[in-house]
Amino acid sequence: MLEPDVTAVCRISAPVPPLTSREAGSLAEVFKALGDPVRLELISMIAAYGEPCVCDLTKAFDLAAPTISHHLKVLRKAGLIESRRQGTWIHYRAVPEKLAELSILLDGQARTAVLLPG
Amino acid sequence: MLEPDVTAVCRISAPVPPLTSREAGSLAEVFKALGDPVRLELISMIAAYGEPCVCDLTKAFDLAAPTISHHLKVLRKAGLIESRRQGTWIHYRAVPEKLAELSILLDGQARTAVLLPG
DNA sequence: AACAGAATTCGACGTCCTTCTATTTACGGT
DNA sequence: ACCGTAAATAGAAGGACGTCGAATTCTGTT
Repeated sequence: MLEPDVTAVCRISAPVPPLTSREAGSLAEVFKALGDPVRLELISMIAAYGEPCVCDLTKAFDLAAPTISHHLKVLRKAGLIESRRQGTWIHYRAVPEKLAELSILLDGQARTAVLLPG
Repeated sequence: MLEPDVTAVCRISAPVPPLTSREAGSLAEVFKALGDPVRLELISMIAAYGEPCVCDLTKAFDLAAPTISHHLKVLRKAGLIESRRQGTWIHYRAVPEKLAELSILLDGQARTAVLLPG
């Protein structure tokens, strides 16, 4: 039987400096990739299902196959997902490190905002 | 003298279901708001400076005042910032709860992705 | 009451983005 | 070797977005 994977992460508050325009530029690419309903649903399905193939994902939407392919490409270029070929099918999986990186960044901004203004 | 504000948050892993298309729709609005370099720099400045006025923010960019005003409006409609009038000036502040909400969501997706695919 | 400054709204222009159809590439089975 | 399927690429049409100048609203001051 499997024990539940109990992973815990704890952080303490610390103010974060504002982003440089260079940082903002590359970060915006990632958030822009998440800024579409189809892509958000895609990445959440990929994260939840593990490693679905494109055909599974395409079936879940009322969109043409090239459209899904385009959205997957955007997510992949943003570093949010990776692809693996298995025979005829191509399977996609999420990149947890990238998602965690964004989570930590937003967490830092939230804590900084709560710390300073009073 | 001020004691440092030591706030700690701990979470354990738990798989998260995929987003519904309704959830994805409203979430995409928020991520779309973050998906622009100017807006990202704006919100990070607001979070870092506490409660700057629009004039301070405008001075930090090489953009016309209406452009900054437009970006602030997008961030405000997404629930990421709020405004407060103080005499002639209007001050903006970040909404930490909204930023934390996004952080937790991405964290859940990251943990779900790391849990399932093997 | 009139004015000056801060900020938003309005209207327009150029660009990027989403979506599609048609075509192309790549793998497996017959 | 050929055909069928999976997926990506190319190209095009339509709408959305970022940016600006001009005009508007609101506040405090003279």
